[in-house]
Amino acid sequence: MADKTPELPGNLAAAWGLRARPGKGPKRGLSLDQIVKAGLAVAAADGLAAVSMSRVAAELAVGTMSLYRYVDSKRELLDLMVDTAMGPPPAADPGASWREGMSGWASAQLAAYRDNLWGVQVPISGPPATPNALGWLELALFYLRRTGLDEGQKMSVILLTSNYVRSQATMEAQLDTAVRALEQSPSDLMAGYNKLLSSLLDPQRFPELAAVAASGVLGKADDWDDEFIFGLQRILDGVDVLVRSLGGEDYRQKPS
Amino acid sequence: MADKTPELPGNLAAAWGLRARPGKGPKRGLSLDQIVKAGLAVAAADGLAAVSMSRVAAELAVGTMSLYRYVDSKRELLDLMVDTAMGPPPAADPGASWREGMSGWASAQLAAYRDNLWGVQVPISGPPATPNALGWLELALFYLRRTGLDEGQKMSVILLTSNYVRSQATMEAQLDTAVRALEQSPSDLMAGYNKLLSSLLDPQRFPELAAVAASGVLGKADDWDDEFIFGLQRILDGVDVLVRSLGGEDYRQKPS
DNA sequence: TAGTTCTGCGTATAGCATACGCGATGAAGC
DNA sequence: GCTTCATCGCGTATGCTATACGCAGAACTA
Repeated sequence: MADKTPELPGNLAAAWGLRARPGKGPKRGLSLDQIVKAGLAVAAADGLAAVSMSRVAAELAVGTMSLYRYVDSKRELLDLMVDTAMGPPPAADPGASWREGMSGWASAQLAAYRDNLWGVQVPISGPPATPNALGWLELALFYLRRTGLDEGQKMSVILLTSNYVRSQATMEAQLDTAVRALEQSPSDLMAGYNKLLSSLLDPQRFPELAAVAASGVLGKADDWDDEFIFGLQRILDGVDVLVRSLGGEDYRQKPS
Repeated sequence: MADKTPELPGNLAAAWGLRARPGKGPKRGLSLDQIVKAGLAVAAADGLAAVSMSRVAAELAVGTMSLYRYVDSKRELLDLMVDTAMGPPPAADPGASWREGMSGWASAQLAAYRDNLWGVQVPISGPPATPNALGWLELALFYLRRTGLDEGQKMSVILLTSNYVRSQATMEAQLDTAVRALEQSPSDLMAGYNKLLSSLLDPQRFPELAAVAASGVLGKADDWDDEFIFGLQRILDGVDVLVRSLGGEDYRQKPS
């Protein structure tokens, strides 16, 4: 941690505990940590849409405007909430192959998202810079350390993987939201989608899609884990092709 | 197009031109098409945040509440705008290998996103069901028709690829937004990010990341096309592993 | 012609984020 | 200990947003 910190955006200063502490004035009745936790409780109970400043304040039995003594904006609060929700990464497994490591990494990150599905609805503020986000990044780099990929390639692989995990979580969140809103089961929803497609589709214009719809595959609610693993394996297979072509030092990965 | 259409959600009924037309009453002063186009003009000029019902109405010199005669909600208008913005897919190339086809498909979709970067900020409403979205899906299925993948696998590959394209577009949109907001060039922004990381990072806690930061790779604004192609190649390589393992009929794809 | 449906849109409502500023609190400085 | 200063909590105000409601008029149907 460098001694001289350039002027940080408010969200990062807060996330890293680098906000200047007041020298005088009345004692604070709240802490940033309390506010973030209250926000998390609201999101967990009623979803992201319920997280308003007034709602969070009500959760703490304080006035809405008090919160602005601790966070610059609601945007900042959301950033802090997301970083807290994702938590620190799991411990590194030094004996894992790059593939095992990245596979476990992706699964762990998906698990964190699943515990906080509201989180994927928070627009991303910028490149990873908060403590936990950097922790996850560090872990992924650890697993890629012996692949022979250069720094830029490693970052790109991590970006690809983490975007994949996030998109998976987003789809899960969306189905979850629809399930709650419409009070239908996932399979009922997908069956409805299949039926709707079948009715909309002109087989002359959409022959391939009509065949897919007729196959019934769209009408089933996929097991999310199967879906996730399928896509992840494709990605890891593709990265494997590159790693092998580079003659990376890590030869212990298993073929798909 | 089936004769008996089950009751459709409003956005789909509108998108497919299946809204019941009024039999009597005064002549309409607007059309849905006009409203969508006005929304697109606002988004293109000032970004998604500027697209309010009152702003779209002002663009058309009508009262805000008139719009609700044509769309059920702002959400519906956004769905229509996105489908219109993405437009129909390019023409199918019957002579292309699955890989060439999917590669071109992904690039074309990214190009459409790039023309309408605001679009990635619109939360997805559900599985693809609007006319153009189904058109793109149909094209991707066409390219995968001889891979030996089953219907479910084909859908999963398309999902993986389209989510990848969307995440790429999202990152580009975010950088674009930051560039405009902060009035800095992409390289200045990334240099600032690298500097910020360097100052935040404790090399004991984040050794791998510190090395990446020291390498300078983070401080450069990547060429987005290079970034996109890198990730796409990984995905296509991975899918290729699967296609080869299935002994698909399409053997004309080129190795990476 | 009468009845019905639809149009455009003004008014109202509820909700939201946050600027501003007041009175009180408590630390720093002398 | 007293004074000054910075900060606290939060009431009030502002501006923006989406959309419900209902009126007067237009246009179609029987």
